[in-house]
Amino acid sequence: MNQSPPELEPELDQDRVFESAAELFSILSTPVRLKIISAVCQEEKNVTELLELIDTTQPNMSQHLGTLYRSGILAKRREGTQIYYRLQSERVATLCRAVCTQVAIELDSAGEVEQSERLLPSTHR
Amino acid sequence: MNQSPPELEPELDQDRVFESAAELFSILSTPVRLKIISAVCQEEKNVTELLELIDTTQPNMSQHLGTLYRSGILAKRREGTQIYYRLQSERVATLCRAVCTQVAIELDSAGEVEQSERLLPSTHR
DNA sequence: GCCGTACATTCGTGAGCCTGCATATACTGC
DNA sequence: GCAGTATATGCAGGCTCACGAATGTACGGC
Repeated sequence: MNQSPPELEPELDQDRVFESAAELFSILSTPVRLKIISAVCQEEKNVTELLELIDTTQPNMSQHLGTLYRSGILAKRREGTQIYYRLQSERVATLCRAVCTQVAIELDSAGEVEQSERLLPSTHR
Repeated sequence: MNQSPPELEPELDQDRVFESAAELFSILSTPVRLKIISAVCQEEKNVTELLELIDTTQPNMSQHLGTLYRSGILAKRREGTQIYYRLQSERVATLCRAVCTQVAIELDSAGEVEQSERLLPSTHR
């Protein structure tokens, strides 16, 4: 009967958290994937629509979508021959929005902060 | 006299923002670097102190510190033979704290959220 | 059942990066 | 100046990963 509380080996926990966080950062470390997230953060889109928005090849797009799907960031839904991707949770969009806001501020020292809202608009409804 | 407003070429701007953001994410995509940030987010530390906290070789540590320094995340200060590293701004620590909080929640479904505060404590003063 | 469209998978290549080892530089004290 | 400590840099091996090209699979229409 192992009735030990959930907090054992804090050092190992720490390692696991940093590892998972690094993995998440790694997934977000590609401009194409950030663009995909930006594209679907308002409404779901199928692959063809994404290909019209983002300049890459179809197999490459499919690969990035697979990466984002397997990592749990995107969800997908089939409708006939088309597959629609959407955000699994607002979490990642919020994160990217925050980072892009900061980055935009630093790139564009003049301010123009609302830019990030254009890049990763919130789901307003 | 170029009095054009700062918002020209929105598409190019968008690409630049996503590229810079991806670069930042890439820098944070290594557990060792996250640990370094976690270690210095309260108070500056020299390389020897960091080596006692993080399990890696000295050249490897030096390289990661160089990466973080060149990217503008860390600042350094020489004191005799020792070099002290500290966070250049709270920005990145806030970001990492937010992500690690989420990750900790997901890893440890039982809750135990204050963990992230242990990993990346705020600069309380 | 065949064809066309939509999307996924496989394979090979090349670049970037983490790592370990060896070495070099910078500073202090004597 | 020399020795010793603290930190940085150069190099080669190995690994991961993004990208391109070709191919494979799934669905709908006729």
